Amino acid sequence: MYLREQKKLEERLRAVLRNLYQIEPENLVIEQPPEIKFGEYALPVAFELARKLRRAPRKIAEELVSALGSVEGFAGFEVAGAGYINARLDRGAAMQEIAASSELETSSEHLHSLVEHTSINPNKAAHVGHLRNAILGDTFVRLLRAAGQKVDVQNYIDNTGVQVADIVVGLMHLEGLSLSGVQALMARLSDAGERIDFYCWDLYARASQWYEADPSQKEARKKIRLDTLHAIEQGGNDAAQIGELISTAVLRRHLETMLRLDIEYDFLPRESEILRLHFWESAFEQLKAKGVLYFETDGKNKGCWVMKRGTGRTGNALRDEAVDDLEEPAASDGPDEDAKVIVRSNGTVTYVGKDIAYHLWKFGLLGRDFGYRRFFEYPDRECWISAESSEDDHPHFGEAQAIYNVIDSRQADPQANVIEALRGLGYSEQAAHYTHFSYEMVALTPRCALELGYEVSEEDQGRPYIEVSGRKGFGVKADDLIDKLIAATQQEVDERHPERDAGKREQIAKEIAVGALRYFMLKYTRNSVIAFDFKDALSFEGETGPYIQYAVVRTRSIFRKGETTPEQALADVAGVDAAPYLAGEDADSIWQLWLRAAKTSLLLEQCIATAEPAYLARHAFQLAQDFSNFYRRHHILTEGDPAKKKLLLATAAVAQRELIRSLSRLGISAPEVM
RNA sequence: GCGCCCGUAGCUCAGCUGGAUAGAGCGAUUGCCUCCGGAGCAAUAGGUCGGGAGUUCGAAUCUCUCCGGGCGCACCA
Repeated sequence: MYLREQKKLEERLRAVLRNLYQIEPENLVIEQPPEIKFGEYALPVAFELARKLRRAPRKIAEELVSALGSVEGFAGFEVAGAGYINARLDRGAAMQEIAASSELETSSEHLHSLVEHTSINPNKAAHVGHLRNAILGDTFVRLLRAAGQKVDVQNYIDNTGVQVADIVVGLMHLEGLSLSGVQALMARLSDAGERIDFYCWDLYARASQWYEADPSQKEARKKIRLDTLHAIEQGGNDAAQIGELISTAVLRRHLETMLRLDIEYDFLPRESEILRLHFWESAFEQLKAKGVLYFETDGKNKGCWVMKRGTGRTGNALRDEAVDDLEEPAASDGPDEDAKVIVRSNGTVTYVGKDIAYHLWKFGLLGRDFGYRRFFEYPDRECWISAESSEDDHPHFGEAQAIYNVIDSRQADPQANVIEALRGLGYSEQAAHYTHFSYEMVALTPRCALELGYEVSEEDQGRPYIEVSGRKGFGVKADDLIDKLIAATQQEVDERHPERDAGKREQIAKEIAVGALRYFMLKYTRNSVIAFDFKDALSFEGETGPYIQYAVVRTRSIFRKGETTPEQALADVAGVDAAPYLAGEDADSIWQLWLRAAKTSLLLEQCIATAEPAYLARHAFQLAQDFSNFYRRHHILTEGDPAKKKLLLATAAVAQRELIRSLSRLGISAPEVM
């Protein structure tokens, strides 16, 4: 509603500007006034015109107001301050429209998008940082789907990299296990109900330390590491099989962990298939043919295939389509030492090279495809994994029009390299729809680190936060955090609802725990580092998920006691002349709620345009705040005036509708009771 | 050396394409359950928006510069 009226207002204003001044502004700013008493829209356009027309802004504003005349849906326009034009909606009519229109207003393109998120190395348990990644990614997927896009969700699995190699080294050289020994170990862990990813968490830290532990052995151990890595890449040996066993088991655990937060995937592309299906060879041909790569014959990169780096573009810009190719820097003499190595002098491909091939595949530009095999069952969908050959009835992924890579900000450079390569190949359309959905890391506060029993140096204690490290085994495991949250919510629920059966209480506790965790990860904007602390994460009061869920629970309670339904309440308000109840000081708390509810579509659009889910999280919270405020001031069920009572019930209904809608896009459920 | 991010209330953070008295949560102080669930509501205190300069009718927001903090700039993945 809000968005539609805004567009109507904008069109009308443009017509007026054309008629009056023959002006066609590129973008017309329409703001939301700071206070509700100023109306619903504010237009600072007169200030802009003042300069061009060399006249007082207030005069211009007055002229515009009289030219605007009356617009359907609007109660009127007025000049305020030094030259603002404030627009007021016809509250009664707007209310009716909001009550009646439950569908979504959306103007964004209906693209086929691909979102990659999670992508944890399958060699250890997921930690809080991975949770931020997965929650951001999953939420964004929900936003795109809400806007009508077809979205594939991918979780990239680096199952042949050094991190998996480190675990294999740990198993073979620290634990002295053979392939059968590893199989026995896995069976033992499974029987004991122990989480293999937790086992690997410790082993990975030990292995990482082992490399450095003995200076005299350092070189030899580094060689073991490298040999193991190569063996895994090669395949067809024990190391590779151990790597496959462990990484697959850990991957399964990651999927289980994420499923606890209602996070699902469609496809798990693995590096092993990128290698064995020769994705790189195809990419290499293209890159050479288009001159994106060239063979360096001199300097430090002699014997490598390299790519020149971008000219001033940042991988951080969401869509730098506006950046047209500037002229090439003058070809100076000698080798470009700053070029990015893609193929090493020994003929092997770097990570960026493989990533270029993978991203060509994502856009359907590679000319090769993965094989597909079933891997994991969700209640309502299947998750597929890459394979060298396909099962019957397999789906097909890739060929997306737009892609989003949820990857932390430290990888901005390699991401920019891939975009650069796409552009170099002439795929500028695809490059423009390539978004590095970047976010800052989750670190621990020194206090949190101490609580967990880690040693914290004097220097670190003085810092605002300490980076987690898988190599050191330093961090908060995702499952531990979820367990802790559930324990805390369980206790609350048990106290509040001792009469309910245990299964129901457990269900409610889980929903609240998930709500708390997801909201916690979403309320910070992407480029803010989260300094993690149990105190904040385990909070259920104030700006938290449970606060919002509680608002919904209250609305449910109203309809239960009032023996009606939200749908009925919304239907009943049709035809009621609510205007008298929507004006005046006391009515602002009612109108505020309707207005906010009308803005959900606007927020969705903003979130997608800026790739920032935090805005919707905030919106949901503000909606809950508006409702709590309204709830206190207006006693619905005892209202004596029948017309007003209908309005109040409808207000609760629309609040519930928009709260549930917003929460579901955040991946948070709204329990019946809590 | 080059690039990116951050610096706003005691703490943690919002502040959208420049706009009306700079907001929220937590913490502090103080009120509010004969009334739809207090995981709540209301009020008070608390800010040279890191410093400086510039652009502008107007700057927390844009530009430059300096200070402080973080992260990238491998023939590692």
